[in-house]
Amino acid sequence: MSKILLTSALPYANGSIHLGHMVEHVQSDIFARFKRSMGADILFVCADDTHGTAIELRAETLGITPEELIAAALEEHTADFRGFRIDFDEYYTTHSPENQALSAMVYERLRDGGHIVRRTTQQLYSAALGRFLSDRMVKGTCPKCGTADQYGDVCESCGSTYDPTELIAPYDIHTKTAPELRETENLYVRLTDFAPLLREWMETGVGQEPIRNFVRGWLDGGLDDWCITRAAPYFGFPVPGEPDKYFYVWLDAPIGYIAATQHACERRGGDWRDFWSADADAEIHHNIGKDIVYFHTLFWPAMLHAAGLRKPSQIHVHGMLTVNGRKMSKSRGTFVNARTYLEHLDPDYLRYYYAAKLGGTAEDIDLNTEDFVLRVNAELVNNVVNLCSRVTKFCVSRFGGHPGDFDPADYPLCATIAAAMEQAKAAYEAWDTRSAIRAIVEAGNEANVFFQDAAPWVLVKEDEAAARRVCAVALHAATSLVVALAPVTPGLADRLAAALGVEKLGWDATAPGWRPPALTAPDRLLDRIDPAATEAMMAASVETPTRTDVLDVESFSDLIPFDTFAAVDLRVGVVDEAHTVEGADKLLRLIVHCGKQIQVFAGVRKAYPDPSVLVGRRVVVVANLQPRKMRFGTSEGMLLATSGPDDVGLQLVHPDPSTLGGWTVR
RNA sequence: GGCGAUGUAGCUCAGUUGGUCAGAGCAAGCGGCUCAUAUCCGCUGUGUCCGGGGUUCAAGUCCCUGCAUCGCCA
Repeated sequence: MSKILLTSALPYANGSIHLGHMVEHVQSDIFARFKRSMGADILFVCADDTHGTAIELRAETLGITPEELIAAALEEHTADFRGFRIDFDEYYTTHSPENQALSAMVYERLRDGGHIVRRTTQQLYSAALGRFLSDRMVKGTCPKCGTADQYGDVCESCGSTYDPTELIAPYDIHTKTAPELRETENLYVRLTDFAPLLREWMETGVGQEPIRNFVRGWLDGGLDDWCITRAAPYFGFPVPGEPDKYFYVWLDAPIGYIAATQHACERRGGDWRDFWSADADAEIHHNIGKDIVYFHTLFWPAMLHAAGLRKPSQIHVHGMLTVNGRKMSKSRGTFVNARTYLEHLDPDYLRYYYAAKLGGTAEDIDLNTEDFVLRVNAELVNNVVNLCSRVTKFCVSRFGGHPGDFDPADYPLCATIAAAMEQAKAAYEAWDTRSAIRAIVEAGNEANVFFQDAAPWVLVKEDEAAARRVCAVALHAATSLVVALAPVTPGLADRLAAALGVEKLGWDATAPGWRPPALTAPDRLLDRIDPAATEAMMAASVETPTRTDVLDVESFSDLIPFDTFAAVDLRVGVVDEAHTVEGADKLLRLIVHCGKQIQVFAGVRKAYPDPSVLVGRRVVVVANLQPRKMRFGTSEGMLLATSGPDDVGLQLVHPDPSTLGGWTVR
């Protein structure tokens, strides 16, 4: 049997692992676990992607070195993946000696093969930063439509793309100073050299059909040269023989797949060339998101070919994750970090939900939090887990853990289970976990019907032997279902394995003749999801702006003398009542006690759709304002409230609850 | 703007090469069981298959077009 190498895309070290990343890693892990369960020799590797300007600048802001930043990220990422039970054989880093040596080798072979060209261009240079500016480090006015404050690559307003040097009145986003045009020399890979080769490789069936269409489009449209260097300063690997030049992060990142393989092989014994050399007898599978297809279907195989290495066997492309139907968003609380999830929920839930949705296509999938709870509870817990629970407990309590023997030919359910096992295997093989889950859940349904109809709790009174046989069949079914689910829900599988008295559940346990060595009644195999837990998780994901997020204000109001300020009598008020106002969609009517009870109208309804939440809270009242008659009544004061541009973040100012109504505010 | 994807019951989705294809699960209502994690089983509705054209004896299923949503644009 040939070896298999499986990779997940390398997460960037400049951020935390979130539920979007987990789609891919869960998908890869399911495939790896499935292949291992079938006895395949599979090596599953990944690594942190650690280079580039973004990491360098962020480290600088934090006052640490890039090395310290990526070390912290590596620790955090590996802990998160462990929490989700992603079982990598190797999780490495692109900032490694192996990767540096391999990157140099790939480059030198590209160069010696005559695929590198040298070119001098004009680029924007920030004297203040002492560096050239990448597309995203510069903003200016769009040359096509005149919209201000657009990035250097694309205008968000009119959608046109351009070179950063075309921007009108450009400025660098860090220092807000105007950059200058400066000549710079960079190295480019002439991709057109590889076009026929790429076409041929792709037509061997790489990627799903729609993905191949995509790539054909790129190939037909002609390939531009690819710039592989960046000028110093840059956090990355220096280019051999080229002072002040560094490899662009996208050159050494995929080579990180090889470096991770090498590191794994050195630790476990073996040779990375058994996977990567041109004549290697191995399969290489990359799992990636559709946002990085370009790099993996054009640059990467071209680099490999030029380096005298083999090309990937297969690229699996998955879609993006949306949460509740929309792109993940920090302010909406739908940008959920892996760590936050793990603090509230069992990883098997999300693994199951993703598996139930992924069909091996590049379609986006949606994490609908309501559907998530309903579906996991109904299909996984009520159906499969409860079946395991009822059957094992019945076997233990009535038959001392020893149900009888049976002839599978007597029970149609056995054929159903066997068929479901085969369907699940075929589906896992094709990365169609959705079909695997469907087959398993349908079989679970039939197993429940069988157990219900056979009713061993009644049968046992008249024919104990028959009841034992029924239970043995049901136990065989329950065990088989969990074996088939094991790549998806390893935690559940481990807990059932413990109840059956085995170390690990494998496909051998799906044979009708298999009996558990030591059956005991399991405790909770997997609890139903409490909807409150998902709500708490989402609430914990709403980003609170940090102190460093500040707004630049160009001009303040005119200066006032101290006396003008002192004339304002500010008091702490306690909200006694809060009501919406009929006919005014912006106003709330509040009864506030600030030493005396007054009525105030405040235009903050937008921020408090349910004003009753305000009752009992402290507010700041302008207590000596002349009463003002409004259409809805008299307002006897004003409340202080904060807001950004366009009423973003509108909310009342709330003093600490330890303050008393009537206290002064100065 | 260019390229691409998706659009089937309230929700999540199945529907192979055009011919009982209008389906499943969940949710809702009613009934039953009690071994089981208030779980399980049975019964009961629902749909301009996004709109509009076309090809065909026959179209969710093929072609054209429009709309909506989403992704990518190195």
